[in-house]
Amino acid sequence: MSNRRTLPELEPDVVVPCCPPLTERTLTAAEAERTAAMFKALSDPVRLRLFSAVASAPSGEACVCDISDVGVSGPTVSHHLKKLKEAGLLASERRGTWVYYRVEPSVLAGMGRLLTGAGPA
Amino acid sequence: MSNRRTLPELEPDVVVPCCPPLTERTLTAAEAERTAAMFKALSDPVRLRLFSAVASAPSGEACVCDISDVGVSGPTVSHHLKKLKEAGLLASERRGTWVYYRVEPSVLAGMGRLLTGAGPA
DNA sequence: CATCTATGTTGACATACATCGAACTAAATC
DNA sequence: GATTTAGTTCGATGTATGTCAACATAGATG
Repeated sequence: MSNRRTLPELEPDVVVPCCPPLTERTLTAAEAERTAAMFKALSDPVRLRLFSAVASAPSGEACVCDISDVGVSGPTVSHHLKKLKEAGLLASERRGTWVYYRVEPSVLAGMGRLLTGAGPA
Repeated sequence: MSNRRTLPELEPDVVVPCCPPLTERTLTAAEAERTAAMFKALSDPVRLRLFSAVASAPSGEACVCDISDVGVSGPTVSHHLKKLKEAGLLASERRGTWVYYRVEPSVLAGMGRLLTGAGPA
């Protein structure tokens, strides 16, 4: 559910092509703000474990019940997954009883490019 | 100031080859702790601008006086540079009046590999 | 040595954030 | 419709953190 009607085919779908590689030049304040937000989403150990659990899932997605064993309470897991979603790193979908999370495509490559200056493909 | 006596030659000196790519498997708690610390160092806008200023310096290094124009006070700049140093992302050296910062080699490639699974070289 | 400039350290303060328990919603099942 | 299971939202709380002013240190220079 989003603005998928009027716009013909201008859906970027990518969250990351926001900012130049860190090695290119000094980031502007706005660029730094956006880039820092993505790093911040991965700056918590619990969030990082949740993210890697989803990112490494063979099927490309994982339900919350499969990744909840990270040593914190249920509400805290939910809180962190929400943060990752807000940062544009994860997407979620409810199917019946369970809610499935998957990594937003191009996020990993995009952030990698931020660091290395030029990524794979 | 650390455990630098007993251990013979196990000094890694590299901060990054610590953890597997996020897509490989769910990180352990310890791996997540170390990895998150690096992302956290880049999770602040001011720190990110300082880092990119150093990382994009043509000579490979920059003195504090050249990168201090990030909208915060001197002490705050110092504070953030210290954090980046503690995280192993920057190194500093005093030469005469000025202090020069440079990016710790292999940091960018290492973090990139963390995200993309396989990096340049 | 006095002084000026370039950085760093300390202490204080306000805000952000991770965490949990309790209460809530959604779907399945009895 | 009552109950159970999966997940989220809310409110409270303790801790971490970004920020600055004041003070301290390091070199250079008069």
